[in-house]
Amino acid sequence: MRALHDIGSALRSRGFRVTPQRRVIYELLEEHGGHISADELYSLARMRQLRVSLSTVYRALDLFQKLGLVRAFRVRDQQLYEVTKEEEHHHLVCLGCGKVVEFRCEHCEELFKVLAKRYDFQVTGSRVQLLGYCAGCRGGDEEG
Amino acid sequence: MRALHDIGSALRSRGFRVTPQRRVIYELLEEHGGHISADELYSLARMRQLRVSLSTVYRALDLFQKLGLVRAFRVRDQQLYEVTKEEEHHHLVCLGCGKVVEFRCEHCEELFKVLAKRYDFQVTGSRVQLLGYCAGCRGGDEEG
DNA sequence: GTATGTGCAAAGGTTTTGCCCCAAC
DNA sequence: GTTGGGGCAAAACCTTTGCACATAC
Repeated sequence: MRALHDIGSALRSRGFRVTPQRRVIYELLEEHGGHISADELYSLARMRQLRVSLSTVYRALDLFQKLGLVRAFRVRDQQLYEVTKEEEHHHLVCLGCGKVVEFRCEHCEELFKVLAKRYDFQVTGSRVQLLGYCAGCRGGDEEG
Repeated sequence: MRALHDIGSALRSRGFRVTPQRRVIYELLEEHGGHISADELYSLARMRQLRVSLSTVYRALDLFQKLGLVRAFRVRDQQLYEVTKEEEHHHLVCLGCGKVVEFRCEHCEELFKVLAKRYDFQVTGSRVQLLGYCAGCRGGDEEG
């Protein structure tokens, strides 16, 4: 696993305090690899003996998003969070098991530039979800 | 404008009753061209003198979705609804005024097939949102 | 006439807020 | 010591549900 980002200095440098709650919530986001809900973060944090409340989880997620450290997205009526990655990426979502797989797609980004021009939109970001079934959830049952 | 779909027979043929509420809600969805919330539908329906409740709006939207007549999608923390179109399409979302513009993109669909193969996913649907600023919301202010 | 559909109000789940205490600086 | 951040409980928000009545068939 890659070294964790230094959430401490990211906060301090912008005048925010570094608390155990914020530290653990961010660590969990990184360790989980993303695609985790506020409630799951809350449970995992408590399993780690952290004294924390659900509202603190939401407040931390909010702060992290404002600082650009975390990104929220919605999958199947669930709000999920992931640490912001350098490169834009998108999601494959399995409608069977709910698994979310990231993928990168340079062609998509090129395509979006063309579309931006065509529709006279200044495109600042994109969200792509491909919905379907992963290999495991298809197993021997190939109809949709 | 294209002739409205016959929501009456769509319902009746499947054993559901045709009520004024369902009729008006569907009409509003068609007239609005999509991208409308449950609450807006409710307000518009009441402006038309229809006696209706918000729960009926939700129940109708639910039924229409189950019948494949309507599709839900989420834009900027808002749940929006649109009548199902023949061809798959995606959305440009203006972060300034909230406007949602539809676009079609054959290249996207081709690309998604390639990605499906690469990641061993059976893709049954896709959701694409390009976020940015429309011409009106940029006007004279080109920085992001 | 019967069963589905409706309005209303209450409940449900998720997210936000107020307030007072605590701890990071 | 200050003041930003936290826990807790309550509120807010959107959506769903239960129930008795209405109405499409």
